[in-house]
Amino acid sequence: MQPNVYEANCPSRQLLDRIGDTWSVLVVVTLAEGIHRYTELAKRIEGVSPKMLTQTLRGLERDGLITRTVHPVVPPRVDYALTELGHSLYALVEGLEKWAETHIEDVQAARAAYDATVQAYSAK
Amino acid sequence: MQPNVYEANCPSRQLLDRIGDTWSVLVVVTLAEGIHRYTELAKRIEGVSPKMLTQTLRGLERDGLITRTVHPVVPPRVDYALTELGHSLYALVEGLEKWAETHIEDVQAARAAYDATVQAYSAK
DNA sequence: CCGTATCCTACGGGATACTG
DNA sequence: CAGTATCCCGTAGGATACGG
Repeated sequence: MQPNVYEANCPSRQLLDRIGDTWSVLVVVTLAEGIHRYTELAKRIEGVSPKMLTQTLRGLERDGLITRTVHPVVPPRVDYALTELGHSLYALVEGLEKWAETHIEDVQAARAAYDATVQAYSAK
Repeated sequence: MQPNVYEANCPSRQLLDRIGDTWSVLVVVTLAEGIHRYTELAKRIEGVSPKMLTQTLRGLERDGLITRTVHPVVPPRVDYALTELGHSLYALVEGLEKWAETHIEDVQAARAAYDATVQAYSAK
């Protein structure tokens, strides 16, 4: 018997929520390259608002996927880094990238075929 | 160099959108068990509205992940099944489930620790 | 520099009623 | 049975201004 993915609070679903969150994934990918400061992340991840960046970072920190280190200096300096758990999650994301690269052409071909068919029907 | 996940239209991002879509994942998981009719899916996937179910099915069909077979009988009968591509995607989802099961305890422990800390601060 | 606080809008998606 | 069509609402999240 499978884990019950039909229930919203099962582990798989919680993971899916994370993976499905674009900003979370982007942060993880960026931090996989190494430690980054808040502003570096903001600059690197184009289009993210301070609100969403903070929210995302807090969520990842809460889940034990990243660490947040405050250096008590002026001006303030805050470093974010992937934990071991975070790295293992990143491995998953790499797996997704691999799949996407391998199969994206099939998907695009399918879309083209599908759209052509639909258009054929609506055109007649 | 990594694929540029920072661009919204890169393959990885398109896959992420699918994986992040709860209904799509549930449909794929359900169809992994075998062919299902529309109503069967609706019943199996609790809480899904006809609108979302149809929308999800169309999207998956367009991407070549499932097939839709209409039997010209009365009353109508429509079968949905996973394609080969769909099965390979399901393999990915199984990988996610595996990760979730393996690491969920770490995540929950991290959350508990984080919440305890936050509460300690706001309580003082 | 590293965030919070506030406002505001678009739109995802639920509920429902209806049709071929 | 297998969907469409319509209405409607909550809320995710963008923009912005400000604070420690």
